[in-house]
Amino acid sequence: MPQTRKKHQRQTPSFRRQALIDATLNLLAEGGPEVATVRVIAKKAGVTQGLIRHYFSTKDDLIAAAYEQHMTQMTEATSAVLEQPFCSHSARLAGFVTAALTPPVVDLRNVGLWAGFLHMTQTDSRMQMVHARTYRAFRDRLERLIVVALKAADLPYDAQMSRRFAIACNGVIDGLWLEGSALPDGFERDELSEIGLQSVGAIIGLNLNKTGI
Amino acid sequence: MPQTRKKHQRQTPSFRRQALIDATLNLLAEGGPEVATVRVIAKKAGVTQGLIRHYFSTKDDLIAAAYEQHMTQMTEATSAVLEQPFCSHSARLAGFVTAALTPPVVDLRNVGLWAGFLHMTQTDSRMQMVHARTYRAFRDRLERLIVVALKAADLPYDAQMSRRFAIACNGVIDGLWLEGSALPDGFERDELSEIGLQSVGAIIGLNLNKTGI
DNA sequence: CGAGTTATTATGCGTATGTATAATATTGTT
DNA sequence: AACAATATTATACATACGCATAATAACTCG
Repeated sequence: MPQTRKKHQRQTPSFRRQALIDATLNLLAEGGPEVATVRVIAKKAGVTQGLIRHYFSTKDDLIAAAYEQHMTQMTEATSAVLEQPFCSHSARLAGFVTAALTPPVVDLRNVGLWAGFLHMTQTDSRMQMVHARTYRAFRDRLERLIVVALKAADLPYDAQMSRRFAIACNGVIDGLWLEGSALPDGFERDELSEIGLQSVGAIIGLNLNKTGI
Repeated sequence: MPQTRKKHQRQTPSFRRQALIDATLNLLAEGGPEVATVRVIAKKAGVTQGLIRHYFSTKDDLIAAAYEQHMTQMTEATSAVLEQPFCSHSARLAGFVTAALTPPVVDLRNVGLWAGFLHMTQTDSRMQMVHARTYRAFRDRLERLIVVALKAADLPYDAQMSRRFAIACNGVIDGLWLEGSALPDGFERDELSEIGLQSVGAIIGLNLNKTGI
């Protein structure tokens, strides 16, 4: 008998690569590293497991690619607001904070990914570099926004101050992001970003709420 | 020939249970769930893998026990300061914040554990209960400390305010804890707790630094 | 010192994992 | 319509996993 072999369509390499990366990220977010096996990833991507090795030389390669893409998307999601040119400096800072504390950045999925990747970033040197790079990029951007906002408000500042402000504000944002993502029903709509604006404002001594823009 | 069998000492059940739990926590913290297999756990605990099933009916049982112990220890580490009776209300709050932002609470190991347990707390109902309980306990304690400190300083407050203050302060603490633990060399000694005190103080409108006690 | 208790080791089982390789289907080109 | 290229499937393999059970060593108590 003619052994029944699975029908399939030929797809472009980029399409299949993307499907595999998406499947990896979804599984990693939902179930963690234990669940993200090559067989399950392939099934979720709608292919057989052999195809993974056709596009990625090893599983770690696939995971590294997925991490790179995830971090890039997160960075873009928070930084998109900075492209708007016609607004005050404090409004830009406020928009940055708000973006970091509202969906799609605030998302249970992202926390799951963060947790799933953590140990890899501590072990795998390649991931360590991506991690350090994206973390510092975020904090430095925050510090620049803070400095500009302080200067525009004629408030005094120095290097140590702005560094500490950035660390503290980054801490608030990270913590609120964590809480809001992990407990999506624990906060009312916009409550999280409002708390974030108020806290960041209080830390650097500047009113960032809507009324103050 | 007499097959050489491993020499061993008989230990009390509690000793071996503790050794297995410790090994589990250490492995989970360092390498995540993937590394914490029964064989590796047993090896790190200095026993053979069969013994795990003698003390825990299943691997999930062992992990649940480890989680329970870890959360209990974390709670105790931050709450020990509350036992000191002779200090002002704001000093108690400051001590609580400081304890949460200094070792042993601030520790890369704890972040690793937090990440390793995350997916389990979302899946396993038993862990979910432990998680929700300990999280709310921490935040509620923080809220009570804030309310008492505000009242002692003759500052006005209401339910919504104190709730928001607690969420925000918890966010700062969580975020700074995260940063300080993940980047242990990124901050000078006491810098983290100072930033935390300043930020929490700024959020609730109260000076918590040493000079203000 | 001998018998009973049980802590501990050793071994086996079925399955799942990551990787490698061969077989085959799909598509573009002439 | 035949052919070449390669995307895709199918299968195999060595190892690792969680769990089960039997064998044995270590300690307690008479």
